[in-house]
Amino acid sequence: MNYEEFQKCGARVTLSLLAGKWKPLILFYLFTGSQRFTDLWRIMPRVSKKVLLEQLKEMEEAGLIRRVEKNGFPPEVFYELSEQGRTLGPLLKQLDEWGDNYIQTKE
Amino acid sequence: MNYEEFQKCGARVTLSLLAGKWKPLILFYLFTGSQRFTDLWRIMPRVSKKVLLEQLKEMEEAGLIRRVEKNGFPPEVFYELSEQGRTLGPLLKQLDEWGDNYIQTKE
DNA sequence: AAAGAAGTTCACTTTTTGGTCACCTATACA
DNA sequence: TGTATAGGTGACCAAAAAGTGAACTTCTTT
Repeated sequence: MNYEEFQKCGARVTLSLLAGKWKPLILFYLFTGSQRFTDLWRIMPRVSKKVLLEQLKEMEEAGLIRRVEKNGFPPEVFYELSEQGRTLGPLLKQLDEWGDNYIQTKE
Repeated sequence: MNYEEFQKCGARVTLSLLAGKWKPLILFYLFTGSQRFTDLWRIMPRVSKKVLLEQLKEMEEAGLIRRVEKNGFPPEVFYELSEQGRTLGPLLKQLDEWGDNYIQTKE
């Protein structure tokens, strides 16, 4: 495998999709169900609306999540996992388990 | 899960260990066997020795790889997977497969 | 002595990412 | 009329990550 091949390799692509500072956390929340923008923001007090929005937009463009407008009043926007995003479930689980195991062997 | 819990969660930890720009590639090479520093560098022409060294050092501190000196002449340094590092195998495989699948559905 | 190899370090710059803060839009309701 | 609410933008700044290029060390060969 050379550099070019590596850039296109699956592992590289997957990691780049998950690489944002808040993306894994957002995904975890979305796995518990569709979330209103403001609620997501309230759960993550250290993230500004702008940054949260950036992460959401990138994941939406990547096809991992969907943006759903409900135009009542006040207008609400929900974010939810796409089918594609939902397939990340087992992967996130394995990442989580490996990490937990790693933490334990380090103690 | 709140912010603090998230920082310690397994998935977060795992992703941070794999987050370096060249780390996954290095790991892939090391899975094919122990590698001399200079050889690793030759395979990755776009990485400066300094950056490669940084990535290796970080992975060594994380316990994923081991640095082995052979002091003949010229002195050689080999890098190889630790037992801990070797357990990343299935995870990398799954990251890779998910990514390949993702790429296909995007085309 | 001089040159060269392998691994490493240092000083410095560029790029990317994340961050704050103020402001905009549309609408409901007091 | 004015204010609140939900979602979103733009200007600007700070920190982190990655990159460059030179130089150092140790020992061997010429």
